[in-house]
Amino acid sequence: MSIDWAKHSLAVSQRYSDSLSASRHIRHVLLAAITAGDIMPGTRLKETELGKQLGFSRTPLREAIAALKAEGIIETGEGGSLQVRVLAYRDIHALYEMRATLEGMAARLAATGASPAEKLFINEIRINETQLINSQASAAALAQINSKFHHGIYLASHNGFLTEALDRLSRTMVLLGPTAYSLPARIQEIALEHDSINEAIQAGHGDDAEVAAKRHLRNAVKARLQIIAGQQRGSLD
Amino acid sequence: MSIDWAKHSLAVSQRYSDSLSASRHIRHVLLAAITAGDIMPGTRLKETELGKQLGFSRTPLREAIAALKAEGIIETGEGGSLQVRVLAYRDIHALYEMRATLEGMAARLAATGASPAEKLFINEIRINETQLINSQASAAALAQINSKFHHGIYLASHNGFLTEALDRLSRTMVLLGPTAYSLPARIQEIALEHDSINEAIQAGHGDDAEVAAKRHLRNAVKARLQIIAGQQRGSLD
DNA sequence: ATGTATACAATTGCATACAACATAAGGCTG
DNA sequence: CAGCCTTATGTTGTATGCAATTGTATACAT
Repeated sequence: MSIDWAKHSLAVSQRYSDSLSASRHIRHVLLAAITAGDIMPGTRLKETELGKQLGFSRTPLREAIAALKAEGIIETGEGGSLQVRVLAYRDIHALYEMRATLEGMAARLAATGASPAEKLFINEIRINETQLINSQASAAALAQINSKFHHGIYLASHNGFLTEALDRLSRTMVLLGPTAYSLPARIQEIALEHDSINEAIQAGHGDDAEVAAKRHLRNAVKARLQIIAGQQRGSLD
Repeated sequence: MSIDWAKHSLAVSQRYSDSLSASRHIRHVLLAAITAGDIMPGTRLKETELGKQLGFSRTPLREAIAALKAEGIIETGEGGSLQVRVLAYRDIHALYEMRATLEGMAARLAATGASPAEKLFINEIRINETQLINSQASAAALAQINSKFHHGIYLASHNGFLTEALDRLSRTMVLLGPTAYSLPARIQEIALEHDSINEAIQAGHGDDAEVAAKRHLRNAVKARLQIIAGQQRGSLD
């Protein structure tokens, strides 16, 4: 059975007003498909087949894949075959450990160096998130506003390399599957933790912001382990 | 006038025993040329010309460039033209700020989690460095052993994402030009700072290792600013 | 029946050819 | 003479075709 590429392709076209080159377009489509869970880690990707399905030749497709390989989203398996990267169990810890440090750094920098406008922007996203939670929004909608909240902090850090590194980690995280918003109990906790971070940033307390962000990520990895435990099935299927 | 590609190409071939695909080979050659200063930031790269000089067709060349673009080493300028990335002044601060955090994290993790063999390995590199300094080795040789010392710590952190992020930052740093080893006065300081880091790691003191690593990078950015100030010429040439 | 060798199919890697676009120069017109 | 339009040239983007390597299946020998 095949994947609905048209859906992702259309979304990307609209998002960027058709202004992307084929290779960049394909890169976003592949990322969207992986994020949506249409392509699971470990899936083998065949260039000829993918090119035919996406409606492009192999050349731009291979360039998109080269970029995704450089990012660690796609890897070359046995005999040079292509597959979506499979994260090992210890990779999960390493990933969250890394994010905890970087999110802590971003929160600290945002608290100490964000402009008034940036602080207002972050606070507004936070208010928006509360409204969405209270209105029982979907997990996808909550994940999106969550992403906005964090990204707002990245930008307020005024460090382009930090922002890029965190964005890259976020893209790698989609390899882990469903977000923590599939756990109802976790949603309220997230709201409280975001509040702590936001308040420290608004108050300009760098230390507090860093600590709050690190605590947020410690709890996040705990939730992630819970999700993984829930997904555990026998090793035979 | 043209660049001596053969030198870099040969070095890469020997380093990897000719076992790389053309695109990976080209990627390493380009990085080597940038590191050596043969290609300066802002230089425009023309695919046809480069391909002819390197002896490969444009297809693998473009794949290598796609990977380097994803890493932020090459950027697309006006009208889709390619050029080596030019770092702005504030990028330098952001880069070192980022490295300070990550090196601190790596040193802490190495201190608390490195295996006995890894600690011995790091210590051995440190001894080697001292010998090189005492024998008045070249700046290139010192830069190389310095790179080994830091990389050894990255590996001892047992966090693949951290290692990769730091390697990536190191590759970006080559865009800044000559290393701090061109400053004779800095060499002794570096040795002392490395000693502090190494001792904290050997003793298993995570806090001390992190502090020492961060201090090392604060001093490194200071030295870097000194180099930049030395390179300052009138804006007219 | 199992292990191995060989042949075939499939897939990736590379090169060449073509199309679209941007740039710059030269001529034409006001 | 100046400004704009046209055209020519060069560069990037995409498609197709070929070569080489790898995986697999089948047949044969032990």
